[in-house]
Order: sequence, then C-alpha cells, then structure tokens
Amino acid sequence: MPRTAVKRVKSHPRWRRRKDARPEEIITAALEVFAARGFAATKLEDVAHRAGVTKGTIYLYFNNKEALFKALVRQTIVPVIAKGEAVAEAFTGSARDLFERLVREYWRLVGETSLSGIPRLMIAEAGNFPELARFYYQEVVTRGHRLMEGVLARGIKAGEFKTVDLAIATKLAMAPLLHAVVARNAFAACMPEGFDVPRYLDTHIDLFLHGIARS
Amino acid sequence: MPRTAVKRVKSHPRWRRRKDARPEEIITAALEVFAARGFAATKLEDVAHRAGVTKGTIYLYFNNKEALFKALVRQTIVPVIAKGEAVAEAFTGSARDLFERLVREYWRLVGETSLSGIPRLMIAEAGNFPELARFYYQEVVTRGHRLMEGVLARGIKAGEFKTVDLAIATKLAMAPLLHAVVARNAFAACMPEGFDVPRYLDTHIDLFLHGIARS
Amino acid sequence: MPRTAVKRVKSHPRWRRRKDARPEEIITAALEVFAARGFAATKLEDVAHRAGVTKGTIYLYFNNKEALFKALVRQTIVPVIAKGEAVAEAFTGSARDLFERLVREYWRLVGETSLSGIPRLMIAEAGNFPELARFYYQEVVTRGHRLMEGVLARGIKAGEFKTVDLAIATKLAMAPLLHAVVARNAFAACMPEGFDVPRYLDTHIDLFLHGIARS
Amino acid sequence: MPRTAVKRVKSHPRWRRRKDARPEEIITAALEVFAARGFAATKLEDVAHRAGVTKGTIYLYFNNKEALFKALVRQTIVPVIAKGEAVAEAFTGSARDLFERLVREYWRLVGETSLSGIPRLMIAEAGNFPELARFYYQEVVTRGHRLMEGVLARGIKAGEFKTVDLAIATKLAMAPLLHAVVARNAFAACMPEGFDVPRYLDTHIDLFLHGIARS
DNA sequence: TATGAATGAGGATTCATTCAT
DNA sequence: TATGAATGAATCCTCATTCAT
Repeated sequence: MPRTAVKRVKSHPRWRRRKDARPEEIITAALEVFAARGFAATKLEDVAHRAGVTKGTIYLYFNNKEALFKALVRQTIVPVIAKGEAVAEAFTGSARDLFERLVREYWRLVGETSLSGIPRLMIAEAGNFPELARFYYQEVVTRGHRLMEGVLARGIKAGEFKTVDLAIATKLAMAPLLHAVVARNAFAACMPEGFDVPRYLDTHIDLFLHGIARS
Repeated sequence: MPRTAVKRVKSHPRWRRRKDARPEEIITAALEVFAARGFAATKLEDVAHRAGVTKGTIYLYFNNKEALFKALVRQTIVPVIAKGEAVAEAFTGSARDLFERLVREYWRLVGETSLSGIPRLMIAEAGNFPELARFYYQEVVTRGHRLMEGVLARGIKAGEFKTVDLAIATKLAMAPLLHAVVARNAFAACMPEGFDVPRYLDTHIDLFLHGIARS
Repeated sequence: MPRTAVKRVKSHPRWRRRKDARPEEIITAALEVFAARGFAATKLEDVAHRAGVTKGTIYLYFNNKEALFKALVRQTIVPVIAKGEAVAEAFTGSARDLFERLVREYWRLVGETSLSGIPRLMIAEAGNFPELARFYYQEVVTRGHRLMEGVLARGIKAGEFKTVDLAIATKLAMAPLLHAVVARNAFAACMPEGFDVPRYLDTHIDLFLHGIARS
Repeated sequence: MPRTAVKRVKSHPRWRRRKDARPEEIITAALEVFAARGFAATKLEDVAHRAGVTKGTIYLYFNNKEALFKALVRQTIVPVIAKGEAVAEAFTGSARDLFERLVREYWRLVGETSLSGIPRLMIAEAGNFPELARFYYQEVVTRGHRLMEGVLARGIKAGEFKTVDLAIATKLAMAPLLHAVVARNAFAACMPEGFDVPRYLDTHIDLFLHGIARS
C-alpha cells in the first residue's frame, strides 16, 4: 500500500483511482476463459493476458487457480438469483404473468450475457469441485427452484394452475431454460440453423402454461 | 552407455488375455473416468488401471488421449440413436404413445446407464474439440431431433397435436430429458432429496402432451 | 479436486540472476552435452543442470529440444565462417601464406574450442534434421568451400599453384582439417598416442602446397 | 524347435533350411536403420520390419539393442581391413601403385556400399559406447593406419617418397577418404552439385603422391 | 523359432505457483 | 502493487524388453 498509495494521491489528488477494480477485471477475464475451455484446460496466463495483467498479479488477489474459479462462480451468479427473487416479491400480477416475466428475465440476465457460461462450467466441473458444486446447488439451483416453486404454488392457490407435484413441475419449468443456455453455449459453433431464442421462449411459455393450466 | 537394459523382476505373468476385447475394455474404463473428471483432468494411467492394463497398452489401440476420447464418444452414443430410430420406425400406435415410448426408452438406454456421462462430457468439452463437437451435434443431437420431429409431425398430421413450430417443439420435448441426464450426472452428490425420475418422466409426458394436444 | 495447490518448501532462493545472458548460457551448456551424446541421447535435464537452471527454464527461451539444437548450430558456427572470410578479405600476402593462415585459424577457432563438437554433431544428426543439415551445408560447408576456393583461385592466377579442378582441390584442402576435428572429437579417449596437431597441420600445409605447387 | 523342426524335415527332407541366415538379415537391416538415424533414434521395430521379422525375433539372436549395434560394427567392418591387408601383402608393384590400389579398393568396398554408414555411425556414437569405440579404434582405425604406414614406409625405403613422419603422413593419406565417406553419407541430400568421386580420388592420389614424392 | 501383446522406466513438455525485484 | 524469471511436480507418450503362446 505505501508506495502506490502515495502515487495515487499525487496524480489523482481528489478521487481514488479504483484499482480495486482489479479483482473484478480478473474475474471477468477468468469467466471468459474458464467458460471457453473448462477449469483444467484454462491457463492462468491466458486469464492474465485477457485481464491485461501478468500471471503473478492474479496471485495478489486469489490464492490459487481453484480460489479464482470459486470466486468467479460465487460472485457472478448469486446476484442473478437475488434479482429474480426481488422481481417475484415485487410482482403483483397473475402467476402466469410472473412465470413469463421470470423466464424472460432469466434469459435477459443469463442467457444473453457472459454469465451463460456459468451453468455449463458448473456442469462440467461439478465432479472435480464437490464443495463448490454443493455451494452452487444450494445457492443457485435450489434457490432458483424455490423461486419457481413459489410462482407455481401461487398459481395453484389462485386456481390458475392445476394441482401438480411442485418440485417436479418446477424442474420441468426450468429445464428448457437451463438446457438452452447450456447447449447454446456448448454447441453455438455447430448450429448452422441458429437458435430462434425468442420463439423458443414463447413456445415454452405457451406449452408449459397450457400444460399446467387448470381444466 | 547406460541407456538400455532394464532388468525387470516380476512374479506375476504380465498378461493373460489379449485380443480384440481390449479396445472395448479400455473404452469402457475411459468412459467412466472421462465422465467423472473431464478430458483434461483424466490421467491415462487411471484409465489403464481401471481397464486392468498399463498405460502403454492403451497406446497399442489408440494413438493418443484425444483419439481415445473421440473413439469413446463415437462408438458409444451413436448406437443409441440408431436404436431410437428403429423403435420409431417399427412403431404402429399413436404419436402420443410413441412419444412416451421414446422418452422412456431414452432414459432406459442413456439416463440409467453409464452412457449418461456422454452428454455431459460433450457439453463440457465441445469447446476444446470442435471437430468432435460437430460430429456429435450432427450424429447425435441433430439425428435425435430429427427422430423427435418425425413423431411430432406424425401427431400433427393425425390430428393428435396442434400445429406448432416443429423444430422448437422438438427442442422443448427433448430439453427436460437432456437436462435431467446432465444435471443428475453433474449434481447427483448434491441432491439430498434425490430425483424422482419416474415421476419426472411421467409429468413431462403428461404436461408436454397436454400442452401440445389439439384443442 | 486434488489437482492444484502444490506447496513448496525451499531454503534457497530459486534464482538470482535473470536476463539475456540465459539463452547463451543454455546454448553453451547444450553444446557440451549434445556434442558429447548426440541429439537423442541428450537429456534436457542435463543441459539445464549444466547451465545452472532447471528444465523449465530452457522452455522459456527455446520452444523445444529441436529448437534448442538448431539455435545452437546456427548461432555458434556461422560466425566462424564469417571470421574466416574477413581474414581472407583483409589478407594481402601470397596465396600460400593465406592458405596457411586459414588452416591455422580454423584450428584455433574450431579445433581447439568447444566448437569442435559441431561438425561431428552435424555429421551425426544430418539425417534426422534435413532442414538443419541443409542450412549447415549452405551456410557453413559451402561457404567454407567458397572461401577456400577463392584462395586456390588466387594462387592459380598468381602462378603459385598449378591449374587444378577448384572444387575438388578445395575439398582436398579442407578434408584433413575436418576429419581431424571430427575424429579427435569422437575418439579422443581412444588415442593413447595422442594426436600431434601442430605437426599434423604443418605437414598438411607442406604436403598440400607441395602437391599443388606449380612445376 | 519341435514344431518347426518337424516342418522343415517334412518339406526339405535332405538339406537344412539355412535359417542361420536370420542374424545376418537382421544385421543388414540394422545397418541401414542405424546408419540412417543413429543409435538412439533407431527403433528396433523398424529394424525388425526391414528384416521381415518382428521385434521379439531380434531378441532371439541379440541380447539387446546395444549388442546388436556392436555385433553390427564388429562383423561388418573388420573384414574390410583384413581384405586391405591381404591386398597389400600380395602386392608386388611400386609403393605408388599400391597406394593407388588401396585408395580405390577402400572406395569400392566401403565408399560405394552400405558399409559407408559405419564410419559415420562410429563417429556419431563413439561417445556413447566407449568400449565399442575402443574396439573400433583398435581393430579398424589403427589397423588401417598400420596398413597405410606400411605402404608409405615401403615407398620411403624404396626411394619413391621423401622421408616424412609416418604416423602423420598416414593420417593425411587417409583423411580425404574417410572424410569423403562420412560427409557424403551425412550430406548426400544437400549436395545438389553431387560429388565427383572418381575425380576426387584421382586428384587425391595425384596431389598426395606429388606432395610426398622425393625431390 | 517366431510372434506380438503387454509392460513400465524414461524423458519431453506444460503450467500453477513462487519470489526477488 | 506489479512483474516475470524461475521452478518442478505432473502427465503424456515412446520404445526397449519380456514372455505366454
């Protein structure tokens, strides 16, 4: 801290230069590389290069490769769930509309962003990082399920949906989303026809709501 | 010149069988290890050990780690698709029944066997093996889709199903299957509640057929 | 996942110098080991050890064993030829004297130094490194021949030497030098009688000049 | 022995099939491969293939790679020296003519045959096989030198040659031969001009005899 | 004798990690 | 803080050697 602190003050007297941005820059870079190659095939040198630093710098902020990987997962994906929960909580319309809203929100926040690499990464590496897998399963998967379960329960109670096994219906509500994210991430280069996401989402919403609709 | 002449003292005969069983034994072992750890984290020594041979033996049958990996994918999963096609071709009942039959068959052949590791493996490694990914996408994913499309088309033509976008409905019909296989494979250890597969399949069949049903 | 995080406990600082001296140090060490053992029998660990570094360090400066070998040949021997050419160019005396001068110079620069290993190395490995062999033949052998041809041509024009086939006389002028370098390098340990180099050179100069002398 | 012996007797009742030719076939094949690649880079599988047998068979006749290499050197090159000695002993003409005869004979027996690989091999591998190097130096180099020394001594005594240091003059008489064999073997592929051997030999004989001629 | 499947020690190469600067 | 030279454990792969057949 001593030398640089002085420097900072010297060149930017008023506002601190936000070099606490470093960890985030590194995590952003790491997300891209890990998502593209998987944990083992990722070289920290590549991460460093993409973050505009050198290998050694990574170790100033993360104890080792594994710690970086875990930090990456923990810090990027959890906020998305939180956001979903906030949306649900604030929502006042029908369960059908909330379902639709959450589906589209998920795509907007994950499917279309670089976060789409995370589910695939976790699927790929769960076996190698049991502890992280447990964290992810608890804090992302289960929490996500709980969120969706609430929506379905709301719809059942309101008479919009027929009575179904909540846990299973939840999984079925999410699976098409998850699978699309994962498959697109994995096979984007192999899909010459492309993947008409809006229509895919529309159809899922339509079919699912039809399927679960009362009467 | 001290390079040559390594004396070896062994008590056990170093091999008994030999033969054309070897490649398959190795592939079986490789499937288990690759599925558990991913490509990069798999040590050929582990594969060898599990196959009951030593490292060197693997190289008698496969040029290198990558070749083994590719052979594994190509030789194990394609037959499953072929089987599905055969089932569909021979089927004489309604589209609804065929849909149900294929869903259950997929689970029986993939979800419940060690083959369930393959989809997850491919999702994890597609980025590192573009050529293999293309093969898999062509010969497994696309072919699987084609199979399911045929079923849906049959149902539409027969008036069982309403008219939908075939490609998208197909993806939605498969996604819950694929995702269940992949997620269970990845997170089995994290699912204390377990995963009630029969009910999951029943519900998917029910919801999907309800969703797509005419009128 | 037990792949990462290797703790290391060391008492010595692992490096002190760094810098651009390294490649040369490595090449020097490599010259000694390659010359002693040949390409295939040389272990990079030995080279590293002799250079006072570890295996990994070699790879910071050379892509692989072959690249090190090639760099070694290219960077060490070419300057010698250049020096010979400079000597010839600056020389103002008779062709006989220049011949003598070059013969002795060659021995001083190659025969007596660690460079004496290079010709033998190239002879040993030419078959395994065709491209390098071509380089060496062009930039060392041919260029050396051209140099000697110039001397003989000068002597013929000046009437010192009788008219001979230049290319062949050149080869005959060089062969005793080359062979002595190569044979001494190979069989030094087997020559109990030793090899009286000064006298060998004297005699070669004497016999050759007698043989080629006019009249 | 049992099964094959029976077979042999059955098909060739009278004369044994000369399968003692095997070792020679293997040595011939080994000469080619070793000469092309050097000791370390030679794979016994290649030798076996070229000999029309399998790797295992080599071990029926030679204890290991090193033994094969040594047998190869010992059995192929020594006879050549013996032949040279016989020629010299039987020769009745002048020393000049004998010199010429031996030079040409050497080329005929070594330079033009696959034996030309041996000197280069020995130069390449002497450091790795000290004991073999010593054998070669004793039984080939030294013996060859002795042979040539005898010729020169004969010429000096007869007044054909001037008095010179025998050991050194011998080396100078041989060097162009040895070097030509070795260099041609190593760099044949790099010599677009070719190598006019007959003329090279003629010129060497001419220059050397001129150089050493009395008065 | 001959085969060829199997072995496993050995060495090239990679890359996470360290640490003097 | 940041660098990047250096390290060395880990792993792929090769190939001499063995041995049941």
